[in-house]
Amino acid sequence: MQLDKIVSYHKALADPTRIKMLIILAEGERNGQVLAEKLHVTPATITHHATKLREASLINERRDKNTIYFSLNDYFIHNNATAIVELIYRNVRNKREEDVMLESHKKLKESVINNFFTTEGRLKQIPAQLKKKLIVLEHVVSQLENGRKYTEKEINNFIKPVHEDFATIRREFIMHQFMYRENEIYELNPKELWARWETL
Amino acid sequence: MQLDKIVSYHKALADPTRIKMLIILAEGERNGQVLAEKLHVTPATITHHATKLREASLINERRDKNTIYFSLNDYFIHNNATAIVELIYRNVRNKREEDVMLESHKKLKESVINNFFTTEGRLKQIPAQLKKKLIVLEHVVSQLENGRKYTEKEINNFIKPVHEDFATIRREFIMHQFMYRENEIYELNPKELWARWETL
DNA sequence: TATGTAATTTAATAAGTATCTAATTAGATG
DNA sequence: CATCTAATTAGATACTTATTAAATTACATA
Repeated sequence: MQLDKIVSYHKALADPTRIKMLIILAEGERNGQVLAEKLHVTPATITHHATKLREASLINERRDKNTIYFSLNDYFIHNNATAIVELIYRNVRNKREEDVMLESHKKLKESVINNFFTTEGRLKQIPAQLKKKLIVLEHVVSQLENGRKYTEKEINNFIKPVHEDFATIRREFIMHQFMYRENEIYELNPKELWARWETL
Repeated sequence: MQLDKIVSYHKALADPTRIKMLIILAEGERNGQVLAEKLHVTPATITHHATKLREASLINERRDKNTIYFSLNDYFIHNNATAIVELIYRNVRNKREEDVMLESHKKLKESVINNFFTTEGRLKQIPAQLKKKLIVLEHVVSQLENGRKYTEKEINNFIKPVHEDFATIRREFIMHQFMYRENEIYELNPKELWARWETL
């Protein structure tokens, strides 16, 4: 659950001293002593706030001799800002999409899954018909975690309980854009890229 | 200072229960009892959180008989999310713009201000040449407060110590888009609208 | 090695907050 | 009016957090 991450991002920004730190750092990197002086607090307080900001990935640091220079992590500042909006509306968006899915498509999907899987969730056989095969693949691949990186071994172990021919299934995942592979690491593609059986 | 507003926005979102409330409300309006049950907390706790969310303008409410229905304030949810980024980078952006101003422009501006104003800041005469006049007007108008509303009398009193012909200066402010007037109330225009002497 | 500087850790304090129970308010309805 | 329901308030408790002074660590350098 990334809820924790979003909460800690907003906690990090829920304090005026920390926001002022960020405003100062927008001008360029600054060390602890300087920040302490500008904000009229002790260096210990800066350390405290820097820890929170670091945990939320809002700042970077660089050491030069005794001195540690803090700077903004622009990437995360920009990206996390809208993450909350995504989180709030995501579920409802998925539901709306589901509503849009035609009754007939729902029925077909249901029947394919019922017919090709055992009650224990094992795939009896890989459908020959493309449309049905895609339904089956999507059903299986959906049980993988979004954004997580998998080794090939992990993918194999994930597929094995579903179907003995894990190599074929794994290959089909890639072929139909459900996943992508980079240096032996597998990851789910965003759903928009998945092959669409609804249009066949 | 709108820092407080931004802090309270992030405080509002710095709690998992409140985020879950918002996620539920994204599906549609809900009353306190229902939220309490879904989140496994008491109605008193919902009241507490609703207060925080209301203070940050993240929710609206509607009363029907005994029941109060909460709903999302989509507008503020979307707008506040990026406000923090604006705040952090605003100052630095203004500074960078200044850096971009050409050396020759800086020199001209300096010399016009030096030549047309007394050391006490009084305008010796209104320049005839448009470019120089704009530099002078910009210099004077910049001392007004951004976002503040002024009566005509206030504007006159502001200009008087600078130049006796306050009516002309005031008219020029409007003419060159430094300010706008609505029902006798004057306000600064955003800088993007100001007449640009740099391009003449 | 001794000394100095920047940062962190620790321990203490004060303030803030999430949650609950119990009491209270506000409104609706029989 | 008596009663019911939903919401709020008040008071209590436990937890978190912002801040500081003092002690400690990590480096650098004379």
